[in-house]
Amino acid sequence: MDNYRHLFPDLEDALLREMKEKGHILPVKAGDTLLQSGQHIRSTMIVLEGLVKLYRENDEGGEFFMYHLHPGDGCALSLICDRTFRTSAVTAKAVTDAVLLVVPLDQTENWMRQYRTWYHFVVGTYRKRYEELLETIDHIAFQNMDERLEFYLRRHRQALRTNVLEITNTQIAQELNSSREVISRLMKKLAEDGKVRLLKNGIEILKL
Amino acid sequence: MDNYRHLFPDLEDALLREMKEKGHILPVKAGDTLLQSGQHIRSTMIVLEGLVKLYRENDEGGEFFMYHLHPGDGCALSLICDRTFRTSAVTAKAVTDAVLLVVPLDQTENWMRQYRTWYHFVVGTYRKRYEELLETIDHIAFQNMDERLEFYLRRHRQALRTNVLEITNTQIAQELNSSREVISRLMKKLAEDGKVRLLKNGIEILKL
DNA sequence: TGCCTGCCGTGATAAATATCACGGGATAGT
DNA sequence: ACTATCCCGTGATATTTATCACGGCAGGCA
Repeated sequence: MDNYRHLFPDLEDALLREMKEKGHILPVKAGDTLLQSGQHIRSTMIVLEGLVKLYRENDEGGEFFMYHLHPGDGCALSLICDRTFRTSAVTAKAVTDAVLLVVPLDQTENWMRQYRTWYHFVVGTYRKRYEELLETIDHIAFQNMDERLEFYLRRHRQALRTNVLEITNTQIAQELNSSREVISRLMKKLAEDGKVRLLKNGIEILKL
Repeated sequence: MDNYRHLFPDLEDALLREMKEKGHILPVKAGDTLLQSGQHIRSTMIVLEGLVKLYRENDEGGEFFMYHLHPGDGCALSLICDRTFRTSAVTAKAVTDAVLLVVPLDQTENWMRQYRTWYHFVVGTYRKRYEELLETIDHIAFQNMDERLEFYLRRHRQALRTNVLEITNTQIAQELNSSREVISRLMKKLAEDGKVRLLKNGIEILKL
C-alpha cells in the first residue's frame, strides 16, 4: 500500500494504514470483467494500477461506454448498485492489466464516520462520476456522431496517455453504440481533415 | 417539520429535530428556478412538498429532462455540483408550487459523521439519482423517439399521479430535445394505437 | 370586428445514421 | 499453399429524425 501513497494525497495516514490492513489487493488481467450490476455487491473497489472502463449493456448486445477509472479512483458503482438492475447492466472491465484494492462495504461505512478525509473522498468520487455521466448525456443528447467520435478519441488519448490507440473501428462502433461502417466513414473524414492518421492496426491522433 | 415526519421514516428523531432547527423552510412557486449549476452552492435542498424537475441545458437553448424530485427526495446535485460546469448547465425548476428544506452544507457534513441514518439517506440519494441518470442514458442511447416518448409519458403520469397531463407538444419536444412536428406525429400514432387520447389542452393516458 | 399570438397538423424535403451486400487485404493455422 | 477468420472500405438503399413551409384554430385584446 505504501507504494500507492501518492495516489491519495488527501487521505490521513491512519486511514491509509487501515486500508492496507482491512482491504486486500487484487491483480487482474486485461479484459477481465470486474463487476456487473445485478449482482449483489458487498465490497467496494479502488483502482491502484492500470485502467478500468465502465460501460452499459442492454439486452440486444448493445453496449455503451460510460467512463474510465484511473489509479486512485474509487468505484461509485460498487457503493451504488444493488439488485435493482434488471434487463440492462453496468459492467466494469479492465482495459489493461490492473491492480485493485478491495474493501468490504461495512468497513467503509465505519471509515465514513471515523475519517473526515474518507468522507471527502467518497463525496468527491460521486461528484466526479455524476459529472462524467452528465457529460456523456450531453454528448448523446446534443451531438452528432462525428463530434462524439472526436470526443471518444480525446478521452481515450487522455486515459491511455498515448497518441496511438490500438483499437479497431469495430470496437469503437460498439462502445458508441453505432456501426462499423459509420465509424469507418467518419474516421476517413477525420483523416482527410488531418486530425488523425490511420495506421495498420490503430489510429494516431494528430490534433484534436 | 413535524408534519413531514412520514417523509423520512428512516431518520432518527434527534436528526429530525436538528433538521428543523438548523434548516430553514422555503416555499417556492411553480416555474421558479431553484438552482443552476455553475453557481457555487453552499446549501443542500430537500423537497418537502410539490414536484421539482431537473434538466440539462446547452448553449444553443437545447434542453434535456433528467428526472423528478418528489417530497422526501434530497438533491444530489447540490452536494455534487460546483464551479466545474461551463458551457452547459443543470437546472432545477419547480413544476408545481413546492416547499423546500434548505440546509447549509457544513451542517450536513457534521450529520454525516454523527448520524448513521443520515449517511444512509445520502448514499441512498446518490444511488437513486445515479440510477435515474443511467436509465436516461439507456433511453437516449438505445431507443427511438417513439419509445422515449412513451417512457416520458409514463414517468410524468407517475410523478404527477394523474392520467391527464396538461402539457403541450412543444414542451415535450423541448424536454426530449426533439422538435414539435416529430412529437406531433408520434403522438398521433399513439392516439391511433389507443394508448392516449388527445384532449383540447392536454393528453389523457389510456394504457401505457 | 380585426388583429395578434401561440399552438397544432401535415406535406415535402433534407440530413444523419443504420443496414445490406460485396470484395479485398492481412494473419494464423493446417 | 490453402483456408478460415477478422477487420476494413465502399456503394446502394432504408429508416429515423430534423427542418421548412404552409394554413388552421382558439384566445386575448384593441
